[in-house]
Amino acid sequence: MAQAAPPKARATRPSANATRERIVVAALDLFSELSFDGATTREIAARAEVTQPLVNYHFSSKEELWFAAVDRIFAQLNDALTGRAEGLRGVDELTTAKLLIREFVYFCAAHPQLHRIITQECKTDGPRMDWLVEHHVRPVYEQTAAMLDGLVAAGHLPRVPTAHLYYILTGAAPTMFVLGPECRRLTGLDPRAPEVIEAHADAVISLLFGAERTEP
Amino acid sequence: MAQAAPPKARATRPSANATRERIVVAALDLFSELSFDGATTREIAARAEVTQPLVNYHFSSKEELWFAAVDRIFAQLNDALTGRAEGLRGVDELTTAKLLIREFVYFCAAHPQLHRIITQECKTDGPRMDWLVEHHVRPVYEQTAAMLDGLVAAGHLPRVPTAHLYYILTGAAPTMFVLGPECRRLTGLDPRAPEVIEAHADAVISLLFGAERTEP
DNA sequence: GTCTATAATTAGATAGAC
DNA sequence: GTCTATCTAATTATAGAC
Repeated sequence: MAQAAPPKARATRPSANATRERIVVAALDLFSELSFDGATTREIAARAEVTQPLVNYHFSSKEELWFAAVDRIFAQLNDALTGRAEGLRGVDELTTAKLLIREFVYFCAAHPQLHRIITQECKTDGPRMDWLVEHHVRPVYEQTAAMLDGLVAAGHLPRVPTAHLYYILTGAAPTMFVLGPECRRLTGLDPRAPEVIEAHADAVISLLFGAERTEP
Repeated sequence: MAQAAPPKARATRPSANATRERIVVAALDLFSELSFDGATTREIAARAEVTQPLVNYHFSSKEELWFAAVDRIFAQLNDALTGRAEGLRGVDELTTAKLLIREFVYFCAAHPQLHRIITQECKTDGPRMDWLVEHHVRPVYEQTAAMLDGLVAAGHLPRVPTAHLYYILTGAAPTMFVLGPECRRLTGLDPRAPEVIEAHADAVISLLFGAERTEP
């Protein structure tokens, strides 16, 4: 294996990294809204305020750009969850779980792209799905499943198989935000409002871990 | 308003209705997999085993075909739920709710197109979204919200605002099936298998209405 | 009703100037 | 690095034969 070359002074223009970053951000929005095939590199370029061939300069193909966009959203998810978990060392299992689930609801509200892009790829179930699961979803699943198993064993959650708990949480947390336009028309609530996000986190936690119910 | 013309004997060929139906079925699958823009009339035609211009003969535009496909999936949903409800006259409120939610989980498993097509349209939030909500989603929402309100008032569900309960149910029920390809890779469970569907209905009902939890 | 042929548009990617 | 110009392929919809 050749040694890595020492970093050259000014190998790239100072604008290059910023441009690349703007393209990835635009791509994440458009891929999640329109799916891989539906998003066009022209529109991604326009949103990043560059010309379309520049996308092909920075990313060898549309697919490479998609990989970069997915890497970015999962890096953000992991930052949010591990950042929260590190602030909770020594806190008991149930409280930790509730706060992590709350953090997950906040993340789903702020970044509906995450759930959208997974849904997009599941529809067609091609080779991008293999990459997505093995590179990004499986680590999240294994950590979450371990947490859920502990909660069931401790009696904090009903005796429901882990996979079902995972998909109930994965559905219950983001759906209000993913279906935001429907929610606004149907209920009058705006799922972008902080108090609605807070109320949704409360709701998910109440249903999972139980809350007082009125007597009939 | 002119009177409707009496139905003519053999105004259309006997094959026409069957062809139209095959096109709508193919369109529903492809629109839900690929979204409105992503699905091509050529592919819809190929799946229905007709040529592409015949799609434009039966439906004046791609959008008319989309309306017909959405009408079809909501008609199936309403058939399934009202059919189940009619078999439950006189049954108590809690049992009725559990059986209707079970029926909804079965429907989500058999027809992941429903949740997919709503998700598709929410992403772009255009005029098709207006039509979808006002023609089809609102009636379902109002009936469901009334049921959920009754369950909260009777103490069968925690005191959580209706809109949040609706989106928790709307997320928890179909997500395992909508993310089927991910679920198979991640958990080894096939969400098309009847016993997995049954277990998911059990899981959703346990979490909503409570079930025994082990003591720590 | 259903077909073949085609018009008009738009996509991703490449060539080459600066 | 970033641009303009362009190639090839694929899209919806229409024209017109049968």
